Amino acid sequence: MKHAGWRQVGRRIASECLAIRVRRLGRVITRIYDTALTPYGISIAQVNLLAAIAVARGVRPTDLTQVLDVEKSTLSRDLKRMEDLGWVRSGRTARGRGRSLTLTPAGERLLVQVGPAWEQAQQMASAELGKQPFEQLRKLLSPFAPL
Amino acid sequence: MKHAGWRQVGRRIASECLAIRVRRLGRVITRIYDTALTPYGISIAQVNLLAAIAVARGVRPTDLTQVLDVEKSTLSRDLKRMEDLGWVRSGRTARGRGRSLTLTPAGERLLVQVGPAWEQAQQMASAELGKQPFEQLRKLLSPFAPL
DNA sequence: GGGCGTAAGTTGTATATACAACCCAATCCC
DNA sequence: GGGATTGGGTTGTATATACAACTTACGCCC
Repeated sequence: MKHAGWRQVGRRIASECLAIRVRRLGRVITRIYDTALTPYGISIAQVNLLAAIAVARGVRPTDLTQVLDVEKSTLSRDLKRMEDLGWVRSGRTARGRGRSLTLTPAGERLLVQVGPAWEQAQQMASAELGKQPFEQLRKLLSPFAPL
Repeated sequence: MKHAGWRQVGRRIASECLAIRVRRLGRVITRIYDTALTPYGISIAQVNLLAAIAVARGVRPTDLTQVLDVEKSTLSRDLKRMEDLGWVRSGRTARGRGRSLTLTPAGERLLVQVGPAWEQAQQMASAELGKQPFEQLRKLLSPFAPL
């Protein structure tokens, strides 16, 4: 066939690209959670880290990059901010290389406090997407849960 | 029941949060497409804009914020970059407020050129997620296609 | 036990993203 | 027509994200 013109290419990409859909979904969902979390001065990205560290106490940053699929430089700065905020602390690992991360008491308290807002955001997302799609999506994306 | 401790809250969030899954998926998918597009010096986010403008010639930025669920300030700067790169041009709207966006010839050419790399990325994403999940996901997210 | 290789982390730079505050010009309304 | 309203856009500031380059310190191996 003749090589496609820009109009065709544009239509095809706009109508079929997975990345574009996923990224838009991300913006919409992120907004919902961040808005719900505003009163606590924390973002869903930060709640993510807080929860991950809570679950796997003593993890090293490098382990988190695997579990979360985040670039190490990104994580480095995100953790820096959260240490500065006093939510996370890092010490030496028992054995081997790298630092070991734990929540501070303030971090633990904060995690408990944001629980209800997170639940509410989860509800709002469900309402936004529709109950069925929400659950289908959650199911489909279970390989991406950090647990 | 007693109020949950931080361990419980952490586990619950880590294991059930939709936002966390969606955001991680976004990172993984974005990386796949951006890597495939590297040779062309363009990101999937920019391809998104290019395609959207190609499809809806003469759109105003404000219209795109609706279609793409992007904040207007974000879009403002993204478009600025693309205008500076010579891919997009903006003129006055026929009637009413706002600017009207079109691709430059270079932008049109680029869109055609990246077509195959995009197809390849779409394939890679399918391989990464599995054929079935890929299609289920695409289907489920069709409300988020900008078309 | 000293040198080397490599894993872990940080730093430089750039984009994508958002919110808040602001600016400007088109429209509306009397 | 002219002042008020408001829609559309930009700018200030901050976070999240990535890649590349660099640093450092652990651990291995002979």
